[in-house]
Amino acid sequence: MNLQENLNRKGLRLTRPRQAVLSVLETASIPLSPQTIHQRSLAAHEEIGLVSVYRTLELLTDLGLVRRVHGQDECQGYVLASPGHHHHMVCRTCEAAVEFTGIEDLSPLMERIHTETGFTIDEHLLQFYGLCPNCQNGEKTNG
Amino acid sequence: MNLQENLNRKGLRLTRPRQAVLSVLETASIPLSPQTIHQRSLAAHEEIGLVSVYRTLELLTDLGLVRRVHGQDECQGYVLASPGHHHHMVCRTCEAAVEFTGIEDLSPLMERIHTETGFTIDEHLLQFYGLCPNCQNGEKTNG
DNA sequence: TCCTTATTGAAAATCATTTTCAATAAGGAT
DNA sequence: ATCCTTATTGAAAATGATTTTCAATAAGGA
Repeated sequence: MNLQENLNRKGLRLTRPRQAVLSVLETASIPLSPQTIHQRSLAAHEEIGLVSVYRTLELLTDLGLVRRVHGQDECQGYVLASPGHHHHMVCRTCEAAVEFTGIEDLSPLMERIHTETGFTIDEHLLQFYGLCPNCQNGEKTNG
Repeated sequence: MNLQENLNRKGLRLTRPRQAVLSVLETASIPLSPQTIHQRSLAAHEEIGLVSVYRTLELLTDLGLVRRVHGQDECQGYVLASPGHHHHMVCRTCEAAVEFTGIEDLSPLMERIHTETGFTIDEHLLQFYGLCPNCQNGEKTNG
């Protein structure tokens, strides 16, 4: 089932502004703010209001097509979400973000926390920060 | 070395507003927003401007005494940071947050990510969401 | 092609955060 | 205990992000 059908079944419509936001996200390798998405849409000659970017991001997030990620300090970046993959590795220097798959390795930790705290666990937020292969080389000559 | 000395050595001062913010955070079991901290300070008859709450949180964060945490959706909660403990387990229902210790269990996952992506990893953000023991019982009668 | 209504964009409203700046108070020195 | 320097404060203004409002538009089923 493609996106068009997916939306239509819910009484929603696939519009140019929505396609524009998706299109921008598809070509991005780092989490983008609503402002940045807006600017890139305009740069691509896709007329769209900033308001619609916000609304579209909310919609796409609800549909699970887009995921919100947090910087170490600020918030509010959006990336395309590959279904089932919920975690990001973010480069401190160039902000490149890659999703990585599989959380099976977290199970022992979750077990332990459950035992120690009595909390049940059904969601988590996990992001790693470091240097991507490019920036590992370039760092010294970064200026 | 206590906080007073710690600040004075840096030419900083331990003021009532700063004590007020710390005091509020010390009695909190969930991450608090600047607004909430402000309200609770006033409620405790500690006059303080919202502006000073923001400034104090920034200072305390820089000093490593306070840690910023992110909700699943919104951002911007602050909790007292026990040195070396960087992770939180947050209750979906009552928002109770407990820190948990030790990340040694994450090593295999970090190894794998490093191998798969080539990124070096030197920081991470990890939070779990679920139900605290209390809310596991009360959930059905929550209304 | 028509019709219903989901969606849009501009402007206004709202809300969080930062900056400015004169007044205050912390704490070392006397 | 008092003085003096200057870090800190709070109110107001400035800034910036996000949400709401609402009339106009356009998607897509009939």
